[in-house]
Amino acid sequence: MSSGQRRIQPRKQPRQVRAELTRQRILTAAAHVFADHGYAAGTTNRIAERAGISIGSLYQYFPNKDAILAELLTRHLDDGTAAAAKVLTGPLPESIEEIFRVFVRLAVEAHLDDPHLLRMLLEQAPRSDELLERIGRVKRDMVGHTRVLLEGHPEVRVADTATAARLVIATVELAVHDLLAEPDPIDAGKLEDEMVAMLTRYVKG
Amino acid sequence: MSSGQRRIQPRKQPRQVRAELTRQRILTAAAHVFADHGYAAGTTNRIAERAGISIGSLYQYFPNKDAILAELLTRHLDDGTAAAAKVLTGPLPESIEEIFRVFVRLAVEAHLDDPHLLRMLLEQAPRSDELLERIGRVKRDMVGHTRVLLEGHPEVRVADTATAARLVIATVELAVHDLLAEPDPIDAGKLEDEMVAMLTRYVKG
DNA sequence: CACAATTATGAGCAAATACTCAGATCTTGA
DNA sequence: TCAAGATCTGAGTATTTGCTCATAATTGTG
Repeated sequence: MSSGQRRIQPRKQPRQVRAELTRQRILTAAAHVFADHGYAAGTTNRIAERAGISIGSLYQYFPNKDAILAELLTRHLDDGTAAAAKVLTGPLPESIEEIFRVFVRLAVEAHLDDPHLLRMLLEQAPRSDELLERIGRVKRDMVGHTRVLLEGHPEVRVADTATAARLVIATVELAVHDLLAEPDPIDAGKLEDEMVAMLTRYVKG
Repeated sequence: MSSGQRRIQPRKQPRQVRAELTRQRILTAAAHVFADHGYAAGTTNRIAERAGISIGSLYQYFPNKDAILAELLTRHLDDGTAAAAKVLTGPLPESIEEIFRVFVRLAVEAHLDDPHLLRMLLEQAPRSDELLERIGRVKRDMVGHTRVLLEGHPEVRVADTATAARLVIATVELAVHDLLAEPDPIDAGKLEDEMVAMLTRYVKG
């Protein structure tokens, strides 16, 4: 909408188990409803119905519809960054090819669950400045890490590492996402192999 | 969506010059309004207001809101395929690198006008089965042509041309689109150079 | 000019939907 | 056990918005 931003914070803190359970039911139902109907047609009443609760209960945990979307996206981003952080703490492979393979595999795995939900999340994110900011920060972090990696690796021969890093990140995220979400999805293994080959040959020059 | 599809055909044929003029004003206004507010918040009343006509006039040329979106997308697809067809009739360069450059440049040029409008078009297209089908056909054609190109070119050394073609098309379309639509857009020239380099090194093996 | 066809108008209707609130029901802790 | 707090309920409200239609204005034609 053209008007100002809406709050996104949860309305109350659950104090009983059933409350937390209800919260989870709402989120699960919302994920399904949004994936099936899209954001606009995924009405809050429909979400409540699918969750098996009343519409009033939904609004006890989420101040508005956008907040539900925000929570789902936050979850996904947190999962992704957590997985990436876990990989980064351990020792990375030597060759740039195997390093790329690790991260491409991460991206593939992150998208295999529910490509349609994920597509919807990213498409509808522009509804909130806060979410846009969050996505932007994650992206910038990824580009930054990639750039450092490219600059420090002996096999890498690209001149403009800043541009290269942006290209690599955009390519991995978007192509993986798109090719797995298509009606006739590409084979995940082949995608991984070809994507890794493309990136490796590119940066090796 | 769960409900049925709506018609998309125009309501009437303009018979006077002012009618055609009004039609164009509507489309131009819609492009701006959709780009600024998104599809959902881009109301038909707002479009009419921006076009400087009454809401009734709008509905004399478009049976419903989706039809306006469809017309805008159709225009873009037609422009794109026309540009591609024009290139394909003439003689292509010899080297695979220069061939890629031609098509990457086409993609970049197609996105330079209004990346935000284009993003909105492609995101909202799923509202119509007909549009989805149209987009899918264009995409399949592009993949098909690319595959033929890869199989027939002496410099190309990829084994699985089917997968490679899909990867190439997805990469060009999505990465170009994304990197040009970002708040801090990448330099178009650099993007072209790096993208061409990546694709060339990839298929040369 | 006269008349028909085309185009333009915009108040208002019908439907969809995000969200509220007053009260019912359940859970906890002493 | 029982009161206080937490949670749940769902009919109803307020608003938005796609779209209609009766009427007016404009244009083309003989």
